[in-house]
Amino acid sequence: MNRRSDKVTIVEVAAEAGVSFGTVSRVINNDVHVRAETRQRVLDTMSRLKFVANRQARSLAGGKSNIIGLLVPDLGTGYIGEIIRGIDAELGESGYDLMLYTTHRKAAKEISYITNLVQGMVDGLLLVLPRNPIDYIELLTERKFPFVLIDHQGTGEDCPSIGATNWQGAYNATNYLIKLGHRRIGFITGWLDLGAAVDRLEGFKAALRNNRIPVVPELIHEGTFAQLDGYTGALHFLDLKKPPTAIFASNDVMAMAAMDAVRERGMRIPDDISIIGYDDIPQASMIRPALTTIRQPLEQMGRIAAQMLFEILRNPDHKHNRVELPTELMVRDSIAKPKVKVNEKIL
Amino acid sequence: MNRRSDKVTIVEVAAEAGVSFGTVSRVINNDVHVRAETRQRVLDTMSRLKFVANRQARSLAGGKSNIIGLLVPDLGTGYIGEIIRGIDAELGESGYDLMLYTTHRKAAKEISYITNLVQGMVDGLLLVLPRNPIDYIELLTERKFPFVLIDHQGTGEDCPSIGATNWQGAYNATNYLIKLGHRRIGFITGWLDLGAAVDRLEGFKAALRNNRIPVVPELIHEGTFAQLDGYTGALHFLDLKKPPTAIFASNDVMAMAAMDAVRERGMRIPDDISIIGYDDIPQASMIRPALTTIRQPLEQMGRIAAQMLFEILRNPDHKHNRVELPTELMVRDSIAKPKVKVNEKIL
DNA sequence: GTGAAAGCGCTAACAG
DNA sequence: CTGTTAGCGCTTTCAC
Repeated sequence: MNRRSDKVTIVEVAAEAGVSFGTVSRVINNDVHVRAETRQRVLDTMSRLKFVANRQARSLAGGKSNIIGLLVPDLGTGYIGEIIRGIDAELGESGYDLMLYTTHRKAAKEISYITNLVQGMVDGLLLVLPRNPIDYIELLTERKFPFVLIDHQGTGEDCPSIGATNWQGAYNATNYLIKLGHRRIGFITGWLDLGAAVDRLEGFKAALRNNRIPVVPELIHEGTFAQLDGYTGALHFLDLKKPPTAIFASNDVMAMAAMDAVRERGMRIPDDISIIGYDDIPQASMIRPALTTIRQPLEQMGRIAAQMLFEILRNPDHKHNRVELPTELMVRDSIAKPKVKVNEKIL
Repeated sequence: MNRRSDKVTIVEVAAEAGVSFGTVSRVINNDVHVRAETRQRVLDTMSRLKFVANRQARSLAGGKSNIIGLLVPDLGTGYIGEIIRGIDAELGESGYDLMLYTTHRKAAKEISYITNLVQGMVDGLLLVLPRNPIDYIELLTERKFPFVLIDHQGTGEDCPSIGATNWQGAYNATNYLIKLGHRRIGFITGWLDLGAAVDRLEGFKAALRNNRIPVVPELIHEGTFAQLDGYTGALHFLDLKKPPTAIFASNDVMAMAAMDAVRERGMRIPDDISIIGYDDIPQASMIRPALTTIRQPLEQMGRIAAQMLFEILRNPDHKHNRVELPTELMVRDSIAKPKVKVNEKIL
């Protein structure tokens, strides 16, 4: 509202309640130094006048905005939605509001947002899947600006971050495929500048090695977590002289695209080829065949990130390091035992 | 940052540039009354000092926040994500930031957010799929508070809103099914308190009537746009003495759930039964069989809503009414001609 | 063109 | 416990 006329301020409330506006301020801020009776009287006139404290003024005077900034790369997939749902749940009663910034994976945008935000707009920052945190984590840390990294391991130094056991998740999934009899598994990586993507790849390789299966380059397709990479990756594998019997995509979005590619070639899932994803986004269980995947507790990650941030906000000296949540293999319908050897010759 | 010490204000910039801080303010606000040379000098020192104007102070003094509020029911489905993507695209260069509020479909939360927001926190409001706008549209209108309704037709009065041609979309889709030979079509409605849901139902009925097909109550299942309704609705139809040959769900989420139900009964899509959705969320084309659906231009709706809001913000007297975007039938793989009559007896 | 001064609505000392 | 008094960083008159 620009019409100041119809805005009720603490001065009006004070006059109406017969106290000084300082007292009203105390009531607003739950200051103990107010007599119960006085407090009640102020509270009453506040609700009678439909008083709502002006956020900008509070933050200008008090030095904090009660807003937390949320930087996300995108909102396209359910992935981010799940995380936000978790954050939102924690936010509910906290009194903080959420400012949303989508970077569209532009590192430049990311930095410019952050430098601005840090200048007083928000009290803390939640960074989902940041692209180049190295560029500003130093800035943030040095200024003691509260922040939590979500699904990113930070820059080596310990900074508050939350993620899942990427290495272990990929390792388990690969092991599962191997136990089923798969020996040639095509792996589509995520964006390898992201630690999570590297960890998944390493978990995959480790499982192969532990089972004395050679790691062959032609079975590793470098992707970026984007849908298209799943598609082209799958086609690449299918065009191989000796195609894999299973495809392991580093996220569900790519796995689903791989499914499309496979089907376009007239092959069936999982009869002709098995496919496994990573994340367990909501769609994973909705598509047919339901996608076997590694579940990351995204909603929980959001929740915990918010909790961590609140804790830091409450106690700036509180030291938080990385939190890793366990992943879980969700066995569904996109995986089967590999076809018998005989067929290999035919292909 | 709570550490005021390391914040550079316009006072510092002024001192450094050798002008009064009023002049710096003019530069920031692109006031013409500044000599080009002076402006440049100020600009230079601003960037040298890495000055960033404090939003709260500007808004407190200037009476506007440069923030627009976005109220959404949820972030679960791609539906909202698409809309936000559109809003976000428009927001990009506008200088406005986005404050996100999720109501989780709680009308109470909706109202409390709005009353708060209207008190100066944001300059304008974008309301996606509001639940009970009638409760506050009056408040908003009377205060001349800028807002735009997205995917909601408002309350009869003309208020700025954007949506799609729901009636026509449902009509066309139904017609398409009928032309294919379907006579018994099960319709799962959306939440009928929403005009969009009613319009789709009416479009459906109108198409039946125009083709002299009776509208039978047992073929209309009342839902709420939630996933579960698609599931139970489909089961309800399947349990009918004479099940429909096609199911028309009022949104894609319910259509996908209906698919699950159908498959659990061991029936194939579209061979045994056809399914059509509404919205064309990203998943619709990703699932198998790809879902035939009515495309709502969600991203565009978001864009236009933002444009409308900016226009109102720029010129408060600008009168905007409802904008309706055309829908489009996306023919994919979940629809086929009905099975021959003979089978009907068997069921 | 530019400086000076008066707030915006509130928090946070500091008195009493 | 409560009133009073400075600002928070900026926009906006109003002078000159």
